[in-house]
Amino acid sequence: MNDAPWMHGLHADTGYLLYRLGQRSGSAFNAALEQHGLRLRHHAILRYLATVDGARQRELADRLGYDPSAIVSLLDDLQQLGLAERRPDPADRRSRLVVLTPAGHDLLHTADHDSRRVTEDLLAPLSPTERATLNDLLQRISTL
Amino acid sequence: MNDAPWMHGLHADTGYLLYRLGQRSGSAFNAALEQHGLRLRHHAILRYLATVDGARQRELADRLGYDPSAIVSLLDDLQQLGLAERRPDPADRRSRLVVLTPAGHDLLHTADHDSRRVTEDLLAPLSPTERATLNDLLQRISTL
DNA sequence: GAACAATCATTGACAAGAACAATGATTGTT
DNA sequence: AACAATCATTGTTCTTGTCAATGATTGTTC
Repeated sequence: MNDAPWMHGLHADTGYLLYRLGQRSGSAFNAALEQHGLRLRHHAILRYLATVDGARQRELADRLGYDPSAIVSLLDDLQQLGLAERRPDPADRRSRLVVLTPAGHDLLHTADHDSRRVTEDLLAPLSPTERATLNDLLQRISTL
Repeated sequence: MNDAPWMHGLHADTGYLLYRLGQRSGSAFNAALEQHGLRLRHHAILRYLATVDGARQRELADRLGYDPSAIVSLLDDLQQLGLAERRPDPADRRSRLVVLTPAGHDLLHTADHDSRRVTEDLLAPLSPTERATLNDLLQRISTL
């Protein structure tokens, strides 16, 4: 999705700005991840798996806000790329524990780097102090 | 404060926050506009038409960043709701001038009001000063 | 001015994704 | 033991965006 030059002048509503910038941010991330055969949702899963190793798919769906069926196909992709594995859950035979492979860790590292560069570009017009302020404000309204 | 480990790293990345908040913001707007039978894109068109009366569809597509074919169906909706009209362009018989009807102006006003309420909810955790700061920062990175 | 390319709105086809219900296997509960 | 609930998965439907093709008109070039 391309960016629109209408933002000058009257359309100053913050919510709308957020929406529009979110679009731009998302497509920029997707473009950056494309070279690895991933999209934003894959990356979100990788990132989550990197923090808690061994997550059930239901947990992924809940925490990331995706439909369980979406998790399935995303994991299929990650597994085919050798970035994640589904292991049997010793505690519950109907669920599976998803873990990152070493390759998954590696890719996550480089993908994180790429993502940070995307953010750099996005925030280019802002000074370091302003970036910190923006990050703080956004985090406050993100209500996790 | 002992955050969860996944709060650090990319979850705190500003670009990613923008993306997530954009998602939330967009769906909130769509929910608010649903009662009028509109979505965000319709609203964007109405808003643009309110500033320049008499816009060719191609102009809409370019300025808003939508595909021309998308404009067609969006305008069909607006026209069926009696909010906009397609008039012949005296200067070019293959293009059409799209204008807002009085009903379109009215609905835009109330829809704007609803949108502002959505934004209020979104920015609830912030003080008025902080909201102004956020709006300023967002606007700075939205103007390319 | 005639021939050709370009532009406008529109339509139709198409793939991609999200949302939702249904299923088989397993576990929890009464 | 019987029944409900949960997990991953599949399948289906519906929406969306994207793209190519079309008819009408305009611009351009020789």
